[in-house]
Amino acid sequence: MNNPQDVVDFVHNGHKRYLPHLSIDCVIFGYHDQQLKLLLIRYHDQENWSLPGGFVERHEALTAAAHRILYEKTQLTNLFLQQFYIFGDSPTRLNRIEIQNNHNKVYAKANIAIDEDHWLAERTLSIGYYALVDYQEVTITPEFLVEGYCWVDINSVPELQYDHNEIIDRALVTLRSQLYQQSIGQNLLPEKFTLPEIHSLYEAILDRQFDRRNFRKKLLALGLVTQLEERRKIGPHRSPFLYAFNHEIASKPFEEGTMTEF
Amino acid sequence: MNNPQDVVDFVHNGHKRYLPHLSIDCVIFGYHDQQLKLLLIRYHDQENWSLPGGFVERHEALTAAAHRILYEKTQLTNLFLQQFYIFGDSPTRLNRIEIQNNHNKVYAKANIAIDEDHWLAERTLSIGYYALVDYQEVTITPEFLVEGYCWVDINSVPELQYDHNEIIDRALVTLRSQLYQQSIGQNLLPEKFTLPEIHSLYEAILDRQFDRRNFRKKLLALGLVTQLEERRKIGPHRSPFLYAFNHEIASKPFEEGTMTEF
DNA sequence: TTCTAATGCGTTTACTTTACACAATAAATT
DNA sequence: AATTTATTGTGTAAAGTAAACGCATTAGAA
Repeated sequence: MNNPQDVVDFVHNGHKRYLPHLSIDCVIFGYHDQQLKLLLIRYHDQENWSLPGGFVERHEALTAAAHRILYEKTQLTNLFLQQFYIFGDSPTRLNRIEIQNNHNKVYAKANIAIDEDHWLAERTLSIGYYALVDYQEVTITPEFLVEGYCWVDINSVPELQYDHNEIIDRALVTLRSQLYQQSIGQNLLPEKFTLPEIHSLYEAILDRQFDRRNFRKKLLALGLVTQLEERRKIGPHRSPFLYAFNHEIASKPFEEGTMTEF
Repeated sequence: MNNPQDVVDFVHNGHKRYLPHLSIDCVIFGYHDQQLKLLLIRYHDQENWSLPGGFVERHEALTAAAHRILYEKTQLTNLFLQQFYIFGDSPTRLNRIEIQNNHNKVYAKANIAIDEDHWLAERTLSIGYYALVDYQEVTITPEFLVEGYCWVDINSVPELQYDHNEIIDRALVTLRSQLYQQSIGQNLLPEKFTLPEIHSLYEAILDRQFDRRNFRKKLLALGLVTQLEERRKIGPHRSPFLYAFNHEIASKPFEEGTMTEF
């Protein structure tokens, strides 16, 4: 929605194209400079930032919708993208007056008033998806109603619209818990990467330090990565070996938690 | 919906009361005789069994809706009930003809025809919740359109309607992975229970055997249960101590998986 | 050649999990 | 009253896993 006409069409006809009462909110984690960041957007005339989101088309598979929305926001495809929860309890989601108010401020930019029984003003449940992307590869397409985009550090997320802070908290917990079961790093690292590279990535995501040597043993023991023959030239120091994710093992289906005998 | 009039009202006016395109499906695990079972229902003139489900009222919190639906089906309150996924990918959910067909068979019992653009015939996403109940305490209220109920063993679930088998698979994986983080046994065991009782429960849920002595150590180490002073008389054998769940620890929020250094 | 800052790889120690043995006990049987 | 049987209570040794740590290797710069 890059121009006023698109917005007008969306507001007037969106209910025919999309499932009402349901949105997808994306928690897009970005990795850059050994830091974990988060993509936020701010709509026209809104004080608080929001998570990027979108709607599900009436005959579109849910996962496909999530990928489409992510593509529309970042221009990236084939990402690691995972559903983690559906949010439908927060009182902010049931406060019709606040929701209508916010929408009216946003859509005023396109000279549209959203009345009380407009489809956009109705109660919405939100399906949370999280993705991991390379900060630098994201191409933001300027949308008409979006005033600004920003990447914030995961440790200093401001107060967001509606229940979006809760959504982020839950996304982060899920991401961290899945880090050793799925090949989550895939979109953040080149096909071949060095041990120090994946080491820094994991430290950024989990926000703690790990012993370099034990870390290598762990990844190899889990079968998450394989050491290659090649090395990479990194300047004035010893050339590190390259590693690659093990697809067979890495993409195995969701697992029971790490329970041992029990 | 115990009589034809209720059904007629639901079909004609349900779209005003409930959110369309969205249902809640409940995977109700029952424990009895040291076996883990599952509650299924069969609607009128349907070949396959289904999961019990329902709709979310327009201004009802999602969790509240799940509890209400579970109460309507089982007459039980205050259960351990947990959302685990939202299903919106299965091709069966997008096959309008099959859905309309099935609905027409079901609602024929109330002499209602569901036409192509009826709200019930539209595409529906389903939010999966799972619950654990004591088999014996469940009171099934006979519903007009429901031909039968049954408890099936978790290891012999028949082919179900739509994607309900997939929903069960995922519920079971989630239940098992959360068994040591949340006080899941609470609804299945009396307030005070013996070690052999909770031991059998866990074996049934995880479908494997555990060493009695290590099991006790594990539960105590996790702080999930506390040993009481009292014992229970169990007939011709040594009286076992009673245990109780530790609420403070047990009801802590969702957790990162069991990651150690990493 | 030496120095520096990084990687590669191994060993020891601590902790957690698993395997296993034997004592205690409630009631029925002799 | 002693014995038997089936069950529960608790400790301890062995195995496996994770954490701490030491030292050699190496690429380029001084």
